[in-house]
Amino acid sequence: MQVEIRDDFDLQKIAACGQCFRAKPLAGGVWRFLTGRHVLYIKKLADGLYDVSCGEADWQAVWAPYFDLARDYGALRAQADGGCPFVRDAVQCGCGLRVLRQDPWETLVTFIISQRKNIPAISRAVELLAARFGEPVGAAGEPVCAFPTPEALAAAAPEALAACSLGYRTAYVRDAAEKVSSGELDLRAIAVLDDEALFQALQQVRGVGRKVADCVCLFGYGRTARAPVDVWIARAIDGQFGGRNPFPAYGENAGIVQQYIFYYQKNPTSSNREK
DNA sequence: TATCAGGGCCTAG
DNA sequence: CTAGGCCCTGAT
Repeated sequence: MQVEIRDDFDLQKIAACGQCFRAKPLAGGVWRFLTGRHVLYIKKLADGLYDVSCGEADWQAVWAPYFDLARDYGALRAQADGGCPFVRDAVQCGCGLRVLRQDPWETLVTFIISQRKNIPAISRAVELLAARFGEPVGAAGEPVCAFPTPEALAAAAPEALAACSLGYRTAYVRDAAEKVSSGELDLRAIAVLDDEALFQALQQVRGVGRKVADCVCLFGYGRTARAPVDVWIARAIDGQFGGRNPFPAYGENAGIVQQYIFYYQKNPTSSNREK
């Protein structure tokens, strides 16, 4: 079916801005996205017009929330810079990206895996996990597996997990799988907590520190006041903000602005390529 | 081929 | 608070 999306929406940027690791361009301009057990094939037909592989019910229930379509990014961009030239350039550069609302479990594990890895390495590890422990969910002729359940990963042999390029993170993923599958950590229940309590609850898992917890808050629970500070954002703070973290001042939009700045740090436009 | 850094976290000091 | 180790990959 076809859907109309009038706000900022650039599939390339959405897939490339380091928040999801399984989005993939297929032949003919089609992009594949995955979340939970859901698969979406989406293709741009014209400005603001897209062909999607799902029906209306799934679009409304799963994918519109996933792409954060209820938020007006155009309006946010217009007001976000606060007179700061760097932020102004960043939101212009990243126009079209969206902060995805992903499955909390998948977000937790993928960001545990992300530590000390670059994006291609993260994607590789996550794909190996899905292929080895996930359920097939793809369309005919396009084999792909859902992200494994907590139960599947809890039952996995450590050696089999380690074979998915997890390295020292194997123990962390196992701890997450055990805590979640046993109910010791209830990812659904903690959704009612306030930002700080959620942030703390997530750090019960081994291998989850501030940065990973913030990523899960932002990308898995839609807590847009959280702004994860990774090496790229730290560089921006040092280089552009005199060492002072600018994100608290953005309040509920901090996480969105963080994504623009992150994208800009990694994809500087030619006129701003120094540093 | 060798080296380094990569969307950190844990532990010890 | 800071330094080092960690397991593996991708980039140079």
